[in-house]
Amino acid sequence: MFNKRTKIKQLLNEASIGKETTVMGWVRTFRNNQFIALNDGSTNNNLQIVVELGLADEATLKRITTGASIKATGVLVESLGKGQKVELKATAIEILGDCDPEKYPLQPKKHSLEFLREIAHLRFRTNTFGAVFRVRHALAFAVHQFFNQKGFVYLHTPIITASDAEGAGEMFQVTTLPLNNLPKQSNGTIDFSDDFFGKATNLTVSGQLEGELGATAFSEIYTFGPTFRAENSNTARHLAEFWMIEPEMAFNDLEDNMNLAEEFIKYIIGYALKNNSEDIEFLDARLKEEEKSLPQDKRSEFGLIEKLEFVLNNAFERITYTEAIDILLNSSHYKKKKFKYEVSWGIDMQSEHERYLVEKHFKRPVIVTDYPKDIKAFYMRQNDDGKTVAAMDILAPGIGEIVGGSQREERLEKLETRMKEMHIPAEEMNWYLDTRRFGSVPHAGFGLGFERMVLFVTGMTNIRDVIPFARTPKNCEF
RNA sequence: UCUUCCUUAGCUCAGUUGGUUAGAGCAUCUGACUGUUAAUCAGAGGGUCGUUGGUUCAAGUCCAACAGGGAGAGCCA
Repeated sequence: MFNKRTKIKQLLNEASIGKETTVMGWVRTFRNNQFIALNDGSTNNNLQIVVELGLADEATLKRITTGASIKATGVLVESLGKGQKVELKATAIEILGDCDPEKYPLQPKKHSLEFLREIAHLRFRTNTFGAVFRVRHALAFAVHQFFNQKGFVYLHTPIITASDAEGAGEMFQVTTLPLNNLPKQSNGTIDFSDDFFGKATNLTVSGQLEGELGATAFSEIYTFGPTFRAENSNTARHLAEFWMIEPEMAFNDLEDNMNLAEEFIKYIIGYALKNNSEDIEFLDARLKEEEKSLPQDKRSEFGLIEKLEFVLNNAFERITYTEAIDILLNSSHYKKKKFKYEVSWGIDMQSEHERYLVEKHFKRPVIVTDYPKDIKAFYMRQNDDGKTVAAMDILAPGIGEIVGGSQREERLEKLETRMKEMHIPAEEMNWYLDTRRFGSVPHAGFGLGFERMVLFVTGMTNIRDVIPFARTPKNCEF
């Protein structure tokens, strides 16, 4: 058996002196022809391996280079050096895979995130990305654990869909038709009858509508899967392929929805803080180091860990859209004409408005509810005032909208009227309307962009750095 | 898509009003060193200055287009 080894994380945690062990991993540095810093990805902490004089011949020593993979067997001893408690005194070293140092792009030095993005296939081997993607894993695991504990059913909604009703964004088309010779109908439009599905199809922009079908049977479901938007968005907060978490709950109203969303966010942050403390401490220190080079006014008030603990220990602010507009109108910021975009009841708030509310006024996550119906989707439940819908967005400092949700319109007549007003073809949505025809129930749900959550928890600032292989306009490497 | 900034060695950058042979730190290579911590010390190699075109006696430096990247904005999660 080849894989008889101890992971470095476990070894460092147990620190059982005198134990004979085999480890395998990648060389980070090799100092003084004697000390190997070995990393196997289980933790950012390297295991120091001591190669005593005479253990390996000259040729083998030359092959121990940054990036090479090795197998080392030895005895765990207390370290004589100062940088670590324990180290492995090697009795055998084997090179598993050589790494040409003249060609290997990762050096034992600081690299820019932009450079590492170009070599995304290797960046997992750095401390920063090691920490980021272990935290990403922890958050994903916590998502499932949270909903499982609450009895939600994990429903796999489809990736390919023929529904374009939600209008959440531009869609990627899915077809097997020959693009250089598209079949046309007599009126000139494309004839999809010969396409794979016999109709126009695309990649999903949201699993919500299918989620509602599940919720009206299992009571509570969630989806957690990839989502696709063909928007030409070139920002540090948008991806063409991203992961979204969408719970949907029958017998829940807007307040239940907000409570669940807040509890959920706190749960997964708490999980990562507890189970990935070393990684988050590393990211916290990295951020502090990064900010030293910034001018005083650009530095953030809190460190990463302080920020996460603050979110964990304080209730989110809850205000209505109407109150939010009032706050903006009464702000000195508005009176000094510092907003670029106008403020009035009915506007779709701009980034600058949301940032003001979250970062300047409340200085904490804010849940804004009851938006004007005209700027929200057709399925949101209409309030009695005739002007607003039971929607809620959660705005987070630094990243803006992290959650968008609503109580859904469960009254068939109101829903059909609204769909007609918004020119949504009801005949294609019969399967959706059936939930309102047969045992309709009050229900609610929300969507949370997973990568934005990972940004928030890791303190990274570009969304391309928190997904393994980013898909953005004009960029589909790896 | 818009605004703005950037592109010089493997990486991070300097390069003055356009003017001899384009520099530094790190990395790499060679040598030294057996308790190092992104090791240290000595020496060496490494560049079509993003691409194309233009202005000029002369362009890394000025102008234009294109490509790639960053930050902000729009769209949104």
